[in-house]
Amino acid sequence: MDRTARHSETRYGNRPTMKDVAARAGVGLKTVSRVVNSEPGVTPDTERRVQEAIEALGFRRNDSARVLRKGRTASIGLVLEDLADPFYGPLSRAVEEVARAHGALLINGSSAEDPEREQELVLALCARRVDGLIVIPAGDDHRYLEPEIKAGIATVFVDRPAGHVDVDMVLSDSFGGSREGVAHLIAHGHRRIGFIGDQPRIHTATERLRGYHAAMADAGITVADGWVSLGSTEPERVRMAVEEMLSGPEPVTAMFAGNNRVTVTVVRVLAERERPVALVGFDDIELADLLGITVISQDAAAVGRTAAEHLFRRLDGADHATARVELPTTLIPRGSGELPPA
Amino acid sequence: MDRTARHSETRYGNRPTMKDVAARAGVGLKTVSRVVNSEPGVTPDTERRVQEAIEALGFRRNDSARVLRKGRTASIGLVLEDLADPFYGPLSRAVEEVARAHGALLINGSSAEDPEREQELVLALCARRVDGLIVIPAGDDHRYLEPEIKAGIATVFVDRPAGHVDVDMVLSDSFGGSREGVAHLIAHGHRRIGFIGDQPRIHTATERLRGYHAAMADAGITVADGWVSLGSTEPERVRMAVEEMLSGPEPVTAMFAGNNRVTVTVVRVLAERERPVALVGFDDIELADLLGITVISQDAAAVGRTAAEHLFRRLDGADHATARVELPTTLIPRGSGELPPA
DNA sequence: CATTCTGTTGACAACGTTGTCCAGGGCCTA
DNA sequence: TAGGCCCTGGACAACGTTGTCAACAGAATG
Repeated sequence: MDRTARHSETRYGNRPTMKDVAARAGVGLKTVSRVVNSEPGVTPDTERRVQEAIEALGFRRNDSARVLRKGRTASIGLVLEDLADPFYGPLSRAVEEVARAHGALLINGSSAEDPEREQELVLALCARRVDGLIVIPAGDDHRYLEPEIKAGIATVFVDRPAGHVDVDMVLSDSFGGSREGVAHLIAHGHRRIGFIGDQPRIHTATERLRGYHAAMADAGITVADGWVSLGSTEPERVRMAVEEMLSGPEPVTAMFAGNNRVTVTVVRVLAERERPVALVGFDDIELADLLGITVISQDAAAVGRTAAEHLFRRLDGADHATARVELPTTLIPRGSGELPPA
Repeated sequence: MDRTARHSETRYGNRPTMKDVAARAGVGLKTVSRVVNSEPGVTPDTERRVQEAIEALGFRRNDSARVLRKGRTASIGLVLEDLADPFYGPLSRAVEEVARAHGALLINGSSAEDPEREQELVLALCARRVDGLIVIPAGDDHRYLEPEIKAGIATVFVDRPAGHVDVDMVLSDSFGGSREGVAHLIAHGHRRIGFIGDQPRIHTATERLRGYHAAMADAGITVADGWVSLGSTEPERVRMAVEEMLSGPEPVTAMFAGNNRVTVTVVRVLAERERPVALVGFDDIELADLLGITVISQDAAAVGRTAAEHLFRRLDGADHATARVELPTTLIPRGSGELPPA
C-alpha cells in the first residue's frame, strides 16, 4: 500500500478537489475556484465545462480549507446551560435565525451548569475560530476569555453577567420582574410568602431573591426564617422545600418560584394539596394558561434575537463601548397569583 | 498600508501561530506542535519553555488548519425541524451528550419543515466536512446526499425515513402507537373518533393516520368524511378542524391528535367547551400529567441517543448493512383518554 | 576508541482553498 | 500594421497545522 492510498483512507473518503475538477474540465485550478464562487471573468462556455465536471465528480468545496485561507468561519458558537430546557429552545432558535440571515452556522453545546465544562466548550469553539460567541455562563469568572476577546472573537453574554471581563450583555430584568411578582402577591393580601430559587451561585437566582426582598421590604414585611430556599432545581429538593414551607404553625400562603423548573415542581406539589396556595413563577411555561399559573414572563426568543443582533453588529465592525441591555419582563395573571390567602 | 497589514485585518485578529510560539521559545515548529498535542518525545525543560511562550502569547491552536491536515473535524451535524419544538430539545441534548463522549462538537440547524432549506443546511454541513450527519428530514427525496455518503459522511436519519437513499434510520413506531391510542379510545366506548394530524407530506403524519385507520378497521368502524384532517399545525388551522368535527349533527366524541403541537391546540379548544370530549395525543407534553392528558409517549432522548450511537459506531468503522431501528411507544393514561362518550 | 542505539529535535512537504499577478489573445484605434 | 486596452485563464504562494524523515547528541556496547 503506497503512501497516497494510505492517506486517502483517513481523509475525506477520497473526495475530489478543485484540482481534480480542473483536470477533468481541462482548465486551471483558479478557474474552478472562480466558478464555484460565482466570481466574474469566466466565459459561459468554460463555466459550463466546469459545472459538468463538478457534477460528474460530485465535488463539494472543502470549507475547512476555505476557512483557513479566508480567516472567517461564518459560524458562531452558542454555549447554554441545557438545550433540553424549554427556555433555551426558543432562545437557541432565535439565535439560529439571525445567524442564518447572516449566512452563519450555529455550533452549540450545553454546559450543564458546570463552570469547567463551560470553559472547555468555549475554548473548543475558540479553537475552531468561530467568528463570535454567545454564552449563557455557568461560572462567574471569565478571565480565561480575555486572550480570545483580544484576538477578535466577538462575544455576548446572555441571561447572566460575565465575571471580570468587559463584554456585551443581554439580560432580563430579574430583579424588577421578581419584585413585581412578589408585590402582586402582596397586593392580593398575602404576607407570608415563600421564595424557592436556583443555586445562589447563579446570578439570576440571587437577583430574583433580591427582588423578593425588595418587594417584602416595600410592604414593611419582615421575612421569616424558612421562607427562603435556594438550591438545586431537582424535583426532590424543591418538593422538600415546598413541603417545609407549607408545614409548621405559620405556613406560607403564597409562593414565588424562581424559574420554570422550580415552578413545574411547585405546581405538582400544590396540586396534591387541599388548601389552595397562591403561586407566581418566573418564566412562562407551555400550557401554563390552561393550568391558570400566573407568571413573570421573559421573552426567550427576544433575548436570543437581541443577543445575536448585537453579536453580528460587532462582527460587522461596530466598536462602540460594550453594552448592557436589560429586557423587561411581563406579569401575566392567570389565576394562581390572584388567589387570596387561605 | 502594506500587504501584511491588510491581511491581518481580515484574519483572526493577528492571533499568534505555532511559528510565533516556536520563535519565542527558541525551538522548532514541530516541537510546539508536539507540546500542544501532548505527544511524547519532548524533554520537560523544553516543554516548560514552550508552555510559557504559549501562555505569554495567548496562543490557541487553529483547529481549521488542523482539520485540513488531519481530515477529521470531530464535529457532527444535526438537522432538525425546529429547535424550539419541545420534542427536539431533549433529542438534541441526547445527541450532544453522545457527541461529547466521543469528543465531537455539534453543529445544528433547523429546516423549518422546508425541504429546500433542509438540503441547503445538509450540504453546508457537508462542505464543512462534518464527520457525520443526523437528519430529521423535511423532504422526501434525499438523492442529493448520495455523493456525500459515497464520499464517506456517515448519516443517520431520525424520526422519518429517508427517500431514495440507503442509510441508517431510527424511527418511532408511529403506526403502532397511533393504533394503540385509537384502540384505547374505542375500548372506552367511542366510535365517532376524529384524527387531526400534520401535513400528509410528512411520513409520521401518514403513518399515524394509517394507525388510526387500522384501529378503526379492527373495530369494524367505518370512518366518516370529516373525521380526518391533515394539514399544518398552525393553531388557526387546528382550531378550525376541531371545531368542525365537534359541530354538525353527529359530532365526534373523541379525538386523536397527531403530534404535540396539535395536542396543545386541541386541549385549548376543548377547554373552552362544555361537553367533554375524550382525547389522546401523540407525544408527551410537559405538565400533561397535571392536565390529565392521555398520550402516546415516545422517548425523544432515547431516539436521539440511539441515533447518535449508531452514527459513532459507523464512524468507528462499522460497515454492516444499513439498519432500521424502530423504537416502541408507550401509552400513558391520565384521564382525558378514558372519558366515556358524551 | 569505534560502533550502534536511543531519544530529542527541526526542516520540509502536504492538506485544499483563495489572492495576486502575469501571460496571451482578441479587439479597437490611429 | 503597430500600439494599446480589455478580457480570460493559469501559475504560484500563502493560510496554520501535522506527518515524514533525517540529523544530531549522548549513552551503551563491542
